[in-house]
Amino acid sequence: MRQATCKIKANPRADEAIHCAIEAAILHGRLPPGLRLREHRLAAIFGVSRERIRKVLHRLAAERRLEIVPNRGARVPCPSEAEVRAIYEAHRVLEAGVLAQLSRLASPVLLDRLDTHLVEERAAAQRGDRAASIRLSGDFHRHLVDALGNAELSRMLRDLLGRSSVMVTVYEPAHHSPCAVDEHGTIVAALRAGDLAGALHASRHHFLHVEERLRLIPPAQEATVDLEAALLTR
Amino acid sequence: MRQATCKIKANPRADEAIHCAIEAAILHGRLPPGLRLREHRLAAIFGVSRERIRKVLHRLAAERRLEIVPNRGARVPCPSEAEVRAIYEAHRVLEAGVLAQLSRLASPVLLDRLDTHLVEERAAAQRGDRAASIRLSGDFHRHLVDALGNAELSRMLRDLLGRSSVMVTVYEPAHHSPCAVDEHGTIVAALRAGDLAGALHASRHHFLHVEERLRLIPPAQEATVDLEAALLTR
DNA sequence: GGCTGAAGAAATGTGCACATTCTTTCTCTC
DNA sequence: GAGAGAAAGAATGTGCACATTTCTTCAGCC
Repeated sequence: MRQATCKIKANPRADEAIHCAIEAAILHGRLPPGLRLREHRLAAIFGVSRERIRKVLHRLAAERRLEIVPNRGARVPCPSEAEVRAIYEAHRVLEAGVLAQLSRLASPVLLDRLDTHLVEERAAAQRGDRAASIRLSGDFHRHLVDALGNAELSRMLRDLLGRSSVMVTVYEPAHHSPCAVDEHGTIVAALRAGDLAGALHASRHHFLHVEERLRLIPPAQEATVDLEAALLTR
Repeated sequence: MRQATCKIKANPRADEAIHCAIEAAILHGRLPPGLRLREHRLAAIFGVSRERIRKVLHRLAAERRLEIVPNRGARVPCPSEAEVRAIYEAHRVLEAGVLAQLSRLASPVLLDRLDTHLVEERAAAQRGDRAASIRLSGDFHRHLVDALGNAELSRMLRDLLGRSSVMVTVYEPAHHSPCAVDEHGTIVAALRAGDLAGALHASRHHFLHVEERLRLIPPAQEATVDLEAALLTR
C-alpha cells in the first residue's frame, strides 16, 4: 500500500508513451547519433522509476532504434557510412520488388494518388521547404509499398526509413534537390505506361543519385543537447 | 554476499543461451503455435530467476518471435492464414528485388554455388528426406539474398523465414514435392541466361505453387507438450 | 612531466518482496 | 440444473535494495 494511492499504476500505457517519445526524438534527429542515454536521467525526466526506463530502452534496442552494450548503457546509433549505404541498397532492392509487383496490378486510382503526391512534393520543393521535402520524399516510397497492402512489407520499409532517418543528420544529402522529385515522377510515369524495366531503371538511378549525394559530416562531438526538451517536445 | 559464491553471476551470456534455446524450439516447431509460456515454469526449467526469463521473453516479443499480451503472458504465435499468405507474398516481393539485382551482377562463382546447392536439394528430395528438404529449400532462398552481401537484406529474409517456419507446423504444404526443386532450378537457369523476366516469372510461380499447397490444419488443441524436452534439446 | 594504479563515484544488472490482474472454482440463487 | 458472483489461487507487473561493473579522479612513482 506504499504507493498504491498516489503513484497510480493507473497508466497502463505509460511505457508506450515513453517509448514513442524516445523513438520520435531519435527519428526526428533531435538526439544526435552517439548520444548516451542514462537511465537515471531519463527516469527523472519522465518522472518514472528507473525500471520502467530500463524496459523501454531494452525494447528500443531489440527494435534496433538504440544500441545497448552490456554494463555500458544505451546510445543513439551512429551508423558507419558503409551501413548507411547498405540501408539505401536494401531499400532500393525492396523497391525493385515492389515495382515489379505494382507493374502487374497498379490501378488508375493508385496512379492518380501518386500524382497528387507528386504535386505536393513539387510545391514543397519550389517553396524551399526542406523539412517538408524530406518528409514527403519518404512518404512517396512509403506510398509505393503501402499500395500493395501487405503489412509485412510496409513494416520492413518503415524499419529501413527509420534507420536511415537518423542518418540524415549524420550524412546529409547536400540538399534534397528538386531533381529528386522529378525522379519520383519518372517512376510513376513508367508505372503508368506499364513499363517495368523503365520503372526499375528510374528507381535505381534515383537511389544511386541519393547515395551519390551522401556527404560525410563530422560526428557532432557530443554537442550539449537539452535532453529534456528533445524528449518532451510535442 | 547472498548468492555471490554459489550462484555465480559468472555467466554473462546466460540470457543469450536461453534466448537461443527458446527461439530454436519455436523455429523448429517443437513448440506448437498458441502454446503458453509461463514464466515460473521456464525459470524452473532453465534454473534461473524469473526476472531473467521475463527479460528474454520480452526481447523475443520485440523480435516478433513471441506474442505477449499484458497481464496475460507469452504465447507462441499462431498466425492466421491471411498472415501466412502475407509473409509469403512479402518474401516473393523481396526475392523479385533480389533477382533484379542479381541479374545485373551474378557471377559464375555464385551460379556454380547455386548449382551445387540444387544437387543437394535434389538428393534430399529423391531419398524422401522431408526435414532436409524443408531446410534446404529455405537455404536456397537464403543463398540468393546472401549473394548480395547486404546484411540488412539478409536479416530481413531471416526474419521472414523465421516467421514462416512456425507455420510449416500449422499450415503444412502437403509435401515439399520434388517439383519445388525443379522450380529452384528454373530460377537459376534464368539467372545464368541473364533473363530477368524469366527469373521473375519462375520465382513468382514458385511462390504461387507453395501458397497453393497451403493447407489449413486444425490447431493442435494445446496438445500436451514436454516443454522441458522441447527447450533443452541440443 | 607523464604514466600507472588504486580508490571513490556513478551507472548498470539482478534478485526479491509485494501489488495487481487474471483464472478457476465453488457456492448460492432463481 | 444452469448461471451469476465471490473468493481463492496462480500468474504477471513493479519498485526497491544491493551487487557488479565501469568511469573518473587523484596521488604516487619512475
